[in-house]
Amino acid sequence: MQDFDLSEFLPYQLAVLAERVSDGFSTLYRQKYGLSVAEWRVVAHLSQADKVSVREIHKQVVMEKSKISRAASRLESNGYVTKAANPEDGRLVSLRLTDKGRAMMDDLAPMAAAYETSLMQALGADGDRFRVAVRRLMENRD
Amino acid sequence: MQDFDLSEFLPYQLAVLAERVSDGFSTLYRQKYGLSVAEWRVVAHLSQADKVSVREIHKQVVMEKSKISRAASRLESNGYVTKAANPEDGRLVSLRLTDKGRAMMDDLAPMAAAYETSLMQALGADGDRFRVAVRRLMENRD
DNA sequence: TTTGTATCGTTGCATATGCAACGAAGTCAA
DNA sequence: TTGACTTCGTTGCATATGCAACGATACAAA
Repeated sequence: MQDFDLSEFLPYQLAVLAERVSDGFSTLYRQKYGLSVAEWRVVAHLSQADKVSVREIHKQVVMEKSKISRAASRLESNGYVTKAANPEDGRLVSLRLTDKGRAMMDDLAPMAAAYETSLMQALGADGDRFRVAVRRLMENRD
Repeated sequence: MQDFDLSEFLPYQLAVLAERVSDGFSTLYRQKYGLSVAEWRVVAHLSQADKVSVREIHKQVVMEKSKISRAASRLESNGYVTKAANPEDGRLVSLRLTDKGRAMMDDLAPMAAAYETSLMQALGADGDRFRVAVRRLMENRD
């Protein structure tokens, strides 16, 4: 018989950890603004760059383009972003935050930072090394 | 305007990392045995303990019980596990690996170990500290 | 026993997901 | 200009998901 211990298997542990860490913050923006994780990622990315196409987000953020498209549509329905045809290239859609969307990000960004700080505090002195390791593993799996 | 950088947000990074790391191995057992992640987790747990109920798995493995139930049904259809009523408590279902299921785990367990080793090699000398940090964060989010 | 309550696994249902295929728009060469 | 090919975003569809509700069983109090 095997002596395989799922609870000690790193891929499993990482999946559980990522889910818990994500839930800890997503519960916040879901309850306060009704955002899904995909919608959160889109508005978070839009807060950095004005007038972004779905393709741009797809390149920067790890999500299916259909998922981004649907998230953007929901965000538009709820008044957080606008969608407009790009005059230079009719295939592209220019997404941008509305005032309402910007106000939401002004509220959420500090909360996100605080949440991340609480994570780092839980890690203590090893926090920086942990982040380096995360980055190294991610690049290793490209 | 915000200076929020999604790509540097730890919950996002962990989600992406967990997905990549999981995919790296799940591609293997999916192609070779047609298993989903949920099914893999169930057989992996069954390889440790004989005659396990859905409830037991639900307590040990972080998954919805409906997800476990459906994974177990698929595994039964494919001949990897058997389901039987528990004679002591009619509410419980006893899951156990078939010979076919055991043979599969005998094949997959070394592959899982090898995959984990490759992850640890990517982390180098910081591997152990990384695993400690993962554990600490998980306990912190209970 | 009967009655009330809790637990276990399954299922119905609404929603979410990934993937392929599509139409629209752009590009480039003949 | 035409035609072949590529890119972009959306959508159709089959499947997966989470959640609540259910039936069946167990248990304990009256």
